[in-house]
Amino acid sequence: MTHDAVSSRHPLPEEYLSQLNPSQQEAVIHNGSPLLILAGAGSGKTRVITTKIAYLISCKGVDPHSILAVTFTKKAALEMAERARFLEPAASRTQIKTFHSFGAWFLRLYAAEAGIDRNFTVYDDEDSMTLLRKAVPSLTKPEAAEFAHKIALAKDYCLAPDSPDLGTVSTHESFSCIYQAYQDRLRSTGNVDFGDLIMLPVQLLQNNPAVKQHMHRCFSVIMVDEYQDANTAQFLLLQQMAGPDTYICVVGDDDQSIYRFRGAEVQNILNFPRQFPGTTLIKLEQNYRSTPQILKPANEVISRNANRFDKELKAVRHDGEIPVLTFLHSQYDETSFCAEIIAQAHEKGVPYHDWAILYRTNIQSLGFETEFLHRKIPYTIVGSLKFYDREEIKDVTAYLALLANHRDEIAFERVINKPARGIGDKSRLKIIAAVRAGASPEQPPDLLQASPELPGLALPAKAASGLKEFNSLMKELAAYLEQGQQKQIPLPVEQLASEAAGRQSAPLPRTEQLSYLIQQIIEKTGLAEYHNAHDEIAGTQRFENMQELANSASLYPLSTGGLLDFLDHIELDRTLEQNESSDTDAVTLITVHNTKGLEFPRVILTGMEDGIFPRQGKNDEEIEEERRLFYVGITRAKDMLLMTSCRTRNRFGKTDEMMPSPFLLEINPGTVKLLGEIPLVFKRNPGNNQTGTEHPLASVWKKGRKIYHDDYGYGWISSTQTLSGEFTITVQFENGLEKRFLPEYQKNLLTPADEL
DNA sequence: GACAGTGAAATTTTT
DNA sequence: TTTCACTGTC
Repeated sequence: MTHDAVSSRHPLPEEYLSQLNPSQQEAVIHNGSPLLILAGAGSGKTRVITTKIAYLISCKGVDPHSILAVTFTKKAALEMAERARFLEPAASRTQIKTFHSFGAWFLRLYAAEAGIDRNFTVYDDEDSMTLLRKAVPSLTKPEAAEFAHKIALAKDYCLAPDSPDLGTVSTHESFSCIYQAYQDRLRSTGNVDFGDLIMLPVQLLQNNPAVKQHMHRCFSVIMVDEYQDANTAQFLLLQQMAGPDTYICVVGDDDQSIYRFRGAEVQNILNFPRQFPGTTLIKLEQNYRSTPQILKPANEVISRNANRFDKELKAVRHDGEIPVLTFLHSQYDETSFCAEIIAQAHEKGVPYHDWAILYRTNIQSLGFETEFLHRKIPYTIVGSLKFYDREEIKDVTAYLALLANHRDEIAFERVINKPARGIGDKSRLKIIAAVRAGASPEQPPDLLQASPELPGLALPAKAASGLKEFNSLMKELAAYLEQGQQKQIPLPVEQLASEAAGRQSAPLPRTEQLSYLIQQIIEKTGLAEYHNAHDEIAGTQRFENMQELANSASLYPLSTGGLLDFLDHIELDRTLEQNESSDTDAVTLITVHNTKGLEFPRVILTGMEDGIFPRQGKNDEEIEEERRLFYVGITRAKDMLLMTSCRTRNRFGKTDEMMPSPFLLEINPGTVKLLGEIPLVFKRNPGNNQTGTEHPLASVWKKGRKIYHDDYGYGWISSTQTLSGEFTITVQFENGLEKRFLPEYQKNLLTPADEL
């Protein structure tokens, strides 16, 4: 249910303004100079942005169409739109988009100027890698993965293949050539990758004054949420979009910057006042979400970071329960501990949806799924369900992508022989070569025109008949699309109006839904039988998954426009729409990254072990980012926080001994309650009032302890020392060598079983 | 060109 | 432990 249903109760501006604290009000009312709002976790950031949108429209007379609000996730965009609409109905005409969907919209508007196909689709990482291997066949798979990642990173920094700064991304001598080859191949498909969605608009705005002017006229207000996670390309996009009269307002929290690996630059938010002269800075430090007991460890932990704006969250709420930390023997104990706590609380009336299980890596969700299924505890996994990455789903979407853009080589390769039509590797390459040979700048390659009659194409009889079959199949499918009228790509104003109108219109007749086309694809291509057969052998549910994909397209019209919207939706919002109706009472399983912007009454932060969280092999700067991630995790909790740490964890079928996460040592004793058996490393020296206590590792690696090292054999610890904060041990080996080791090398040191 | 058998790699985090 | 890519045979 949306808030529109109660539109008669939209609050008046003086009502919603009076609910804000002074800093929040100041942020809402501020106008003119650029504005940076530093909004701590739980400080009512979304409320400020949505109120600001409403205020600009109803009190400042700003045209809602000329307000652009940008977020990072679709979920955040939807929430923002809904809340703004609740405060001010006219806000439904505001452009609230993710960075990437804005880029996609922009590029469709200026496809010709950007040199891409107007019907482009977006290649995901897997497609990009496939394309790279086409462009540079000599690359092995891991090499291709590495370079594809570097290319994506280069685009995050808005660096072209010939950029002099490319060395900051990769110093490999051929990187520039490889990047260029990839780029050429990508342009020949007419499609774009994720990075292009930001980088191409930046380049177009930089080089085309007419486009830039048009954008400046279009938007008088630009707001960016979660600015701490903007990368360089996104910063440049904002800079280009900002005209002399544009009001710029960014909101973020440097302590919650957690996407460095994706090119996010904390410097963007730290440098904002310099990049936009005259900036007003407003800090929101009042935390309305969590109890003081939860904020205490959060503040303790984050204060260890050096590179940050100085600030501290202040609790508004009354006292609650002290957070709990528990050490468990194995990951199995961890899952059953969580299940048990949740089940017990449920018996006392705590709903399942009060709970969220947080973990560092997706793989950790597996154990919880197994346990919860077994115990019949309902759960939902947020994000990364990887629904759209499934083989059968990618098969169907490849057919769709090819129908949208006839130049899509990657989609063509995927489906030409799936299900099998007797067209093997050699024939496939021949067909593509023939199509490319027949293309010219005026006549771009059209893979739907691929037929055995193409000049210079000599195929074995089997492949030729297969291609003929494929050719007529695609013609038949394309005909369905033809029936739907070509939807024009409208200007922002028209599009928003039509979108708003579209939402309220009656459901489409079945044969006018995009679902109908997908249904036809599943049946007529033979994917139905193909995957049905697999289902019977492997007990999977690929056929149902394809049906689900078809169903999810029922709101899209059967037209090229509808198809493009649908494919954008798939590529730009990978989180499957889950029925968030309040009648589904379920525990949330979620990665810490995915919790950004979310809150839960009860949070369990799991896998608090060294090597897992923080992940191993992190340098100092990366440790700071991991620490911010830990901070994000803690600050999601409203009423109750639990942390679990396991002594052993199974990886690759082996059982590894784990150490507690060093982050746990950064929380002062007394800030958390320890539950159950406490490992040696966590015991402070009893009766010894030396405040610093010994290094936590010292109780495990004691003098005299016998050890075994992979390279040096048996030995014993002759002394231990803490050198500039690093705990080290000196080992006397039986072969006479004496070696000193840093903690990170201690994983090579195995203690013989009899010692344990 | 399709399939079965073998060996190595796999786990960040996401738009 | 599981999964995926590669190799060799039919």
